[in-house]
Amino acid sequence: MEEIDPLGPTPVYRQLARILRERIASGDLAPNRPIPSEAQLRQQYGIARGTARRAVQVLRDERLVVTVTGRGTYVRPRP
Amino acid sequence: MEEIDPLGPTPVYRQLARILRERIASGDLAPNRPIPSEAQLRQQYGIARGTARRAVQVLRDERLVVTVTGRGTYVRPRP
DNA sequence: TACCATTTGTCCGTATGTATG
DNA sequence: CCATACATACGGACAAATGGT
Repeated sequence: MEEIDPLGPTPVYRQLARILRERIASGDLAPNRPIPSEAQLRQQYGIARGTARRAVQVLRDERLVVTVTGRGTYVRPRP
Repeated sequence: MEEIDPLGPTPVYRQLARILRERIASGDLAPNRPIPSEAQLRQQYGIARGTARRAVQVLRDERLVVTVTGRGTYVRPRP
């Protein structure tokens, strides 16, 4: 799994956003399927939940995912 | 029918409580008559049952309705 | 009596939303 | 950025109560 460098010049949340973006582009995270929950991202990448949220927020702003309260965040199908 | 905005700053259960309060005030929901069941509220407003329950709880706290287990929740007559 | 459908009561697990150090 | 806490919301499961068959 792609690693995150907490030191490097790029903010962690941006690194995670890029990783998730690539996982979506590659089909690893498929349309209409949920991406890992914030808790899972936290565990899998060794980051704080707030940082995971921020990364997901980036993808929301890019319209790559849609979030449903109480359910999760899903990969948006291509129109 | 009045809509609920799952986003917006006001919690869904409060929005539903306000809607039901207005339906009672307008007479749409009449004294000694049942309000929609939790299952009906769930369907009609597209929310979870727990959220519907919470809205009804608000009205109970305001003494606007009375709930009978196994029967339903009824609009309280004005004293 | 024994079911049965409906409704409310309760509990659990999971996830997101927000706020504070 | 991290850590914590609490609120809000969804979904499922089962129990208790009610009224009818």
